[in-house]
Amino acid sequence: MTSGDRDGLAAALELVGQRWALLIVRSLLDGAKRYGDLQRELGAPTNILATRLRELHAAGILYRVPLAHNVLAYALTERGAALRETVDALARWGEAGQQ
Amino acid sequence: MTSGDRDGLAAALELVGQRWALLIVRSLLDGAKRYGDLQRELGAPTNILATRLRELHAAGILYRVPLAHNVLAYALTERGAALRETVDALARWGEAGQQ
DNA sequence: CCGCGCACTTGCTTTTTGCAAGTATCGAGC
DNA sequence: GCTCGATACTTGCAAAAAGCAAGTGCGCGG
Repeated sequence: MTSGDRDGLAAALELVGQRWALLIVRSLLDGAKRYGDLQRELGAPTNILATRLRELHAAGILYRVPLAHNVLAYALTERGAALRETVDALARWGEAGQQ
Repeated sequence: MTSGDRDGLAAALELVGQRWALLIVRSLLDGAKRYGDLQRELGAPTNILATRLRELHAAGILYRVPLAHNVLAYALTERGAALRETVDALARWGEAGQQ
C-alpha cells in the first residue's frame, strides 16, 4: 500500500496518551501487579483504572494473569515492555526540569 | 530538601501529556512554524491550539518569534528540543505496532 | 475604506475524568 | 449456614477538558 498507515506518533498517543496509561505501564515495568496494588500505588480513580486496564489489554499492551479464583495480576506483554524506552526518556526529561 | 521533588514521569506528563502537546512539539522539531501552519498541519481545534501554545510557552518548552506586526512564529527552546528522544521513542513504538 | 489573511477569542456541546457509593464472588471464622 | 472482610470491579452523577462554529481586532493592498 502506498498509504493507509497512520502516523506512528499519533497512533501511539491514541493508545498510551490517555491519562494514567503511561503511569500504569511504568508501574508494571518492574513486575506484575494486582488491581488493588496499582490502585494504591498510583492513586488513580478506580473506574479510570478499570477502563485503562481494559483498553491496554485490548491493545495488547498487557494481559491478565489469574492467581486464584478472584485474584488476578496484570503483566506487560512484549509490546508493553517495549514502552520502557519511551517511559525512561520521558522520565529523564521530567527529572531534568525540576531541579 | 529531603522531599518535595515530584516524580519525573508524572511531572513530564503534566506538561506534555495533554492532548496535542507532543504533536505540536514534534511539528516544531523540524523548525519554527506559525500559528496557521500548525493549525493546518495538525488539524487541531484553534482554541485548543492556542491554549496548548500558551501552556507550552509558560513551561519554557517553546517561545514566540515576532516576524512582523501581526505575524509571529513558534520555536522550541532547548528544553523543548530535548523532547526529541521521547518523541522518537514513542513514534518508533507506534510504528512498530501498526504493520 | 473594503475586503483579506493572520492570530487568536467566545459561546456552547460533547467527551473525558473524577468522586463516592454500590455490587458480585470467594474464603475464613463463629 | 451466615456474617465479615478482602478483591475486583461497576454505576450514578458532577466537574473539567476537548471540540466545533462563529466572531473579534489588526494591519496591509488595492
